[in-house]
Amino acid sequence: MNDKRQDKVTITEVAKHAGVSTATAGRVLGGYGYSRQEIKDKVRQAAEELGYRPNLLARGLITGKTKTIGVVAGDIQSPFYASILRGVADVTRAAGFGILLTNSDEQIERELEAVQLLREKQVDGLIIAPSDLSGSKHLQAAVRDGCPVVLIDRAIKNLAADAVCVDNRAASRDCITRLTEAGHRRIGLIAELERWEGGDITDFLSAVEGSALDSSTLFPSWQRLYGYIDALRSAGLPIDPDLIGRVGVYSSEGARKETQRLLEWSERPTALFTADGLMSAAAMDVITSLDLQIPRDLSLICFDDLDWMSFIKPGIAAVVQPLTEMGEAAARLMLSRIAGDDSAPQYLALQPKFAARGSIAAPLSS
Amino acid sequence: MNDKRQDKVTITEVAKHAGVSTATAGRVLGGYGYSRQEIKDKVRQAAEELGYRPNLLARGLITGKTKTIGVVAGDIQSPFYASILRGVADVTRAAGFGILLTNSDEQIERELEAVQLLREKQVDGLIIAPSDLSGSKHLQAAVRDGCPVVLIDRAIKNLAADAVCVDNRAASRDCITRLTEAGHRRIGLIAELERWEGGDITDFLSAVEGSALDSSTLFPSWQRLYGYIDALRSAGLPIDPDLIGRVGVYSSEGARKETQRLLEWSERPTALFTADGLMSAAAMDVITSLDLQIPRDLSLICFDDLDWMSFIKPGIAAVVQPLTEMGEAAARLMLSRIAGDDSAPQYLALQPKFAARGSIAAPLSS
DNA sequence: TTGTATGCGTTATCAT
DNA sequence: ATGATAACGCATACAA
Repeated sequence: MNDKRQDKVTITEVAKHAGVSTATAGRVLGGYGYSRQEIKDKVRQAAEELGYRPNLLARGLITGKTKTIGVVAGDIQSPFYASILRGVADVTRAAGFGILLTNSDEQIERELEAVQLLREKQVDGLIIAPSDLSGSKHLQAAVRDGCPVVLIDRAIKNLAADAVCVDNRAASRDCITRLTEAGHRRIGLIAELERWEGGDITDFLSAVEGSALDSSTLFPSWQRLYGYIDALRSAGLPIDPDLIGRVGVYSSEGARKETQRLLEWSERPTALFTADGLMSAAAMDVITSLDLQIPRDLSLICFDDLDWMSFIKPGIAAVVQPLTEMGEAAARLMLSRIAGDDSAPQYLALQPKFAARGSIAAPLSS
Repeated sequence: MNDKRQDKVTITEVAKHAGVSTATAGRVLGGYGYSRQEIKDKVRQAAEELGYRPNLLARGLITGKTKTIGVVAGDIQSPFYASILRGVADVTRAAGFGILLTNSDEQIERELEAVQLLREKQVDGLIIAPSDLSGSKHLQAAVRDGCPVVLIDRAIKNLAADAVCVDNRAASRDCITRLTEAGHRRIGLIAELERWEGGDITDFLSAVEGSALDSSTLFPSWQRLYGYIDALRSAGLPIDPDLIGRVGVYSSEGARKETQRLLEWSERPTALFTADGLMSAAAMDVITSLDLQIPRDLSLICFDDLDWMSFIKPGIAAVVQPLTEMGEAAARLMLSRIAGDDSAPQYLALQPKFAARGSIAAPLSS
């Protein structure tokens, strides 16, 4: 009852027990260096008997590798990050790596703390959904120090790091085009659209007009707005800023308010496009409480496929992001960087699938 | 461009730069021991200038504490574990701890590997949703070695570890009672009910009859079945084994099949109780595809509150598990164990809330 | 209050 | 192929 301390079985004890040096014991147990089969057996048996367990801290201290990668997610509670993390975990686990997880809640201060902690814990690399797409001295520092960084879901302008994203602009454009082709001329958008360094929606519209905008380093919801604009322009339709529901924060309440504004409007849109899962759930809530029939009264397409979209009333058409695949791709990139690959940073833009369902119809008036 | 190695700034360099010994530098940077303000400033400035970052591996190696806790979840992709993990992460982060995450997919072999890896990485404690409630030598070993273990969602018979669970039996009994009080006499159950060491459903029914069954060390779905039986017995209703949809595995497909069996039956139940989120989604899928109206054709109560249950048709009544709170409680228990609390193991049974919604009505025939 | 010396458990560098 | 011994970066007992 007194020996409930740590497992004090060290490699020295095993060596003593097996009658060899610690160096030899280390070689067979650690799987480096050479040794006779006879010795191997003896050492392994001693280790077994004593219940030896390697101390990965000590190993990491000397090798400089921890076989651990740090992950900074926005909020692991959201299906979005949960799925990505699952992909990361599967690939890293298969390679014998552990993952050290933190949530940033999309706040840069939290991200800074997280990255600092992870780096102090000597992770071999950082997979991160960055909260800020401009400054990020901490990520620059990581890259400079040789700590591999893989960005997820969004890219940073001048950072020499891999990024695994989704082609938000194209996917969004595709959705809106489906709606215009169905005959819709007034299509509402509900999107987060929190911060854009260039200003407000009007500024964004002009910037897009001037086409001097790199969509790959925008936050996803802005990329989706970009695709919305693309599609309307291709269809020769005007862009009514009042149809753009800018929620401004990532909140259900805000999304509900914006949806209400659009749908209770006398000139309400005949179709709606929601730019992410949270917005979709909030919008759906408003739609059912207003007793609007989909697709008779309103066509609907959602970005992100939530489970209820397949079994609710007529089915809700959705953009299916390859989330687990994103995580897997990010992890694979990370592993190859850790393995020494120092080729140019890769920007991976995965293509989402489209789940066509019964929520799209021609507008009533037409 | 050649110095892209690790951050080789060690405490020795800082000490040299500040003109003090490594011990002194360590004292001010590590925040232990005493030192003059003048020295402190000098050391801190040197650290700042050199961009010093403590190596937590080295610290952990000597202190025996890593300020990291290992978490073994079933599947982080499920909302259930994602929410719990969020709670764990919040509490541990506030205390300066990191979390090392693994998925077991509820497989004991995976769990074994995970626990081994985590312990080799010298985590200060283990928060785990155990895949096996009987043997678990690995957890016994952890406890014996003084590595705190906190169980989550289910408890293990003879393990001296804390456990944070939910009172599944009571919550389930409460749901079924609501249905019987609404006039239902034939209530279907859709549940995983994978393994029970005592045998099959019939054996379970006899065991419950004999009341020689400790419900706290059953898997949740069996506890929920227990509550189902409790409620029917209290109401003086017979228990028809054919109404118990034992899916046997944790799969949507299986759940759909069982739901279909129940609902396409000539003597189909007038009410349904689904025992977890996956079962609920699958059941809902079948219900809509059979075009059954809730609550006219069927009353429904679900264990676990998914987002669509609040905005779908009439609203689906649900048991709301305090998931984040479970994670927080588990983390708090863990922190106090790590801090040295060696009082008797605690079994925490949190009470879920009930979200009353429009999915309950009197049966048509009555 | 500060410095010296030693050790944490492992891998790495030499000899042999 | 094996063994002594020196690192790794930090904390800590003890001396000063």
